[in-house]
Amino acid sequence: MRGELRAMLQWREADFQERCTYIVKDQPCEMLACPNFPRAQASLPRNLAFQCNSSHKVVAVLSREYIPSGTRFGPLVGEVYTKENVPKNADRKHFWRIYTPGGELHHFVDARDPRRSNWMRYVNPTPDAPAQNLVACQNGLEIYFYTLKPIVTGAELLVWYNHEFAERLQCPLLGVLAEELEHDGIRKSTAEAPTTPGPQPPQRGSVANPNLTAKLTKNKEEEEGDEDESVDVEALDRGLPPSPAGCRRAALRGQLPQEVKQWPTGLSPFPNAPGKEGAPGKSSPPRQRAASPRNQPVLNCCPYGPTTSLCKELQRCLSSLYPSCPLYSPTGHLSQPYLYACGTIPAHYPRFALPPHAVPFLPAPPLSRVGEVPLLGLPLQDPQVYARARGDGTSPSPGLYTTVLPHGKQEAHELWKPQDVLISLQSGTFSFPGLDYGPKQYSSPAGGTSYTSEVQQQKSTSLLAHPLEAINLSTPKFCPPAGRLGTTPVPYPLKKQNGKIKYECNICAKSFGQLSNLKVHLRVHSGERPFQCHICKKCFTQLAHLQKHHLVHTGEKPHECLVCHKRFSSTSNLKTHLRLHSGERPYQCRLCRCRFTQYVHLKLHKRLHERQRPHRCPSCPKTYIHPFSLALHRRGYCPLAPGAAGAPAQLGHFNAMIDHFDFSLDAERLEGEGADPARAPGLLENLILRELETGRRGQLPRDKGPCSPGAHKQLPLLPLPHYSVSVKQEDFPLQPA
DNA sequence: CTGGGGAAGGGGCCC
DNA sequence: TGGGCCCCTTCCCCA
Ligand SMILES: [Zn+2]
Ligand SMILES: [Zn+2]
Ligand SMILES: [Zn+2]
Ligand SMILES: [Zn+2]
Repeated sequence: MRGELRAMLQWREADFQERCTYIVKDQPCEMLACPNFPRAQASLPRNLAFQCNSSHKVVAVLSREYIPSGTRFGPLVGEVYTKENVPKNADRKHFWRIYTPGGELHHFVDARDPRRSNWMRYVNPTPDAPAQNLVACQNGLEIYFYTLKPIVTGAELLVWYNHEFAERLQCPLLGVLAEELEHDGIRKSTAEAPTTPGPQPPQRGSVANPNLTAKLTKNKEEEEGDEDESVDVEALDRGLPPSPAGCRRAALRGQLPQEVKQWPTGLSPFPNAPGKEGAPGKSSPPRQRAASPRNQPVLNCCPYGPTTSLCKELQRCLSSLYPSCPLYSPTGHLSQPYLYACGTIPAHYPRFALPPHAVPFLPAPPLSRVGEVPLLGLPLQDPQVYARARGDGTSPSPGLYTTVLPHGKQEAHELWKPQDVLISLQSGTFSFPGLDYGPKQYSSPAGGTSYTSEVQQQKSTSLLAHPLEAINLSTPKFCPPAGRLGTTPVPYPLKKQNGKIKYECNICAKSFGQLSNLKVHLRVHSGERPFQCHICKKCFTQLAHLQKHHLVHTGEKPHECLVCHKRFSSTSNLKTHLRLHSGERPYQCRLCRCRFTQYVHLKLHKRLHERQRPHRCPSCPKTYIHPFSLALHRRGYCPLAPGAAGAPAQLGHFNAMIDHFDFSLDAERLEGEGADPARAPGLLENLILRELETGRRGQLPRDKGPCSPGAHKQLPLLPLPHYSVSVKQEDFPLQPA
């Protein structure tokens, strides 16, 4: 993980664009007809939340959800000024500079006005390397924030510049990158400049730099309406060393690292940056003054807080936008000061129902093919099937663009409306920036619907917005790093594992030897099901599955049992069936030695034992008949509890021995004798350790004796079976002797 | 209720 | 690269 982070930190901006897995778009603000709800707040994606201070000002942006690495937010929205038309006295704290590929200033984006900017203005910068989880990049002529690492639920989004970005701004490399580069002894020549305190080198006759640094120099509480700190942008414009005012302030606060404290405030234009915001007549043009946060209606920070008219209005707007999204209830689950863009985070928020290995993101709503616009803001008609409109305005052909999300995840869908556009970029059938997969033709020989997916090179919206400034991604400035395959950039994290190239899923970290396998795998996360049965409309992730499925309609059963001539639709099912003839029962209950032909039967059987085990480990699924067994298990042998001692394999073995003892007559005797609860676990531990030392491990009979509830009581106490450790061992088919 | 058998879906590996 | 194949899992039904 660490290595990956370091690698990502050295990515160029174009790499983020090309390699990102998910795109999280803003809430479509056009849909929100709440005039008093500023865009900066209304645009917040639903997997994020605002944190407010006591005066209801937004002070941070938090994650409502696990957000995987490689997720893109943005673009930053703000008012656009060119060098020529930038208001003379503009408040530049929220300015962002957009450069041409040649390094010339192209324009400014001013995110100062919450009505004309988006939520990204509220993301705080961080000088704290380990805390940084976002990196700001300019792609095309837009600013995006990419996740550098997974962001856990409730964590604050903290951003710093990509190193290329920092280079352009001639701004100190801060955050993780600086640390990593320092650590590596790597230092890009151009990025080298100002890591040391002191006056900044003159800027190329450019205008003030909107930077993250300024924001660092001040408490958020001071932010809005604070007039006493001014940034000498004109000095910067003239290439003069920046005013040290902000540095002093930072030093006084004593919270920032040395370098940061001494950074010039001029190099810091960030949303929440300190400054003249809301200072009427001083620096803001009248038009902006009207939009000053000071004049904004105060939004209730907690959805359940005082029911202001604005709050009601917001509720109305949001609930009309999300019919299934509950209105803010007066008694929510959440404590203040969270402001959620929509509804509550219900206790049953689907993610929490998923096992840790499950899709960290709820299934992406309709995936966007190039040239297509996701249906934004439209309530779902059918939670199973999303039909999507095509960007060219033609109505979708029903057989063509239908994406079905994974089974059993309908509940999740209802919370992720299409507005939460998480667009998978990596599936071959979908758009991928900088990659041209060419038209694809899928046809199902099994009779499924064939369809064509036209995939074109995604055009950066920024490029479209600025045709005159078209940035050719192939220009050196945006070249992907060397070491990729061929000339086409590979959008997947590559890893070398003992000499072999591995393609790693950046959602679940599973790695694949072949890119095509990873692409197929990614459908697990994206929910993409490109193969549809034309008879029942069911969709599948793989053609082979559709083909197999098609047999249910034809009734064809290609696989015959040569013993009884029964026929089966699949080889697996035949194989299971053959066990009936061979007598093979690979799944054995470790406790009662009962054996089964199918795993599911063993599992059901084990539930019977579970019922006899009231002592449940709070950290892992283990249950015990006797309290001392649980006590011992929890004394450092639970693999999921903190403080587990030993390798997983060792723990597994030890736990197997606890299991065995727990199930033995000796354990029953021990409990029947009223064993001292304080001493029994220690006794048991010693017993097991002695066993381990002497290595006296015999083989338990693996016969298929009767499996009666009391059968295990006749089992030999110790020695234990020579199971090779893994707890899951008993679930694996035993090799036929 | 429990054991047992089959149908079908889904993921991953390999050629 | 993707189709074929294998394995695993879940669901359902029945005795
Ligand atoms: Zn994955
Ligand atoms: Zn069908
Ligand atoms: Zn047979
Ligand atoms: Zn058993």
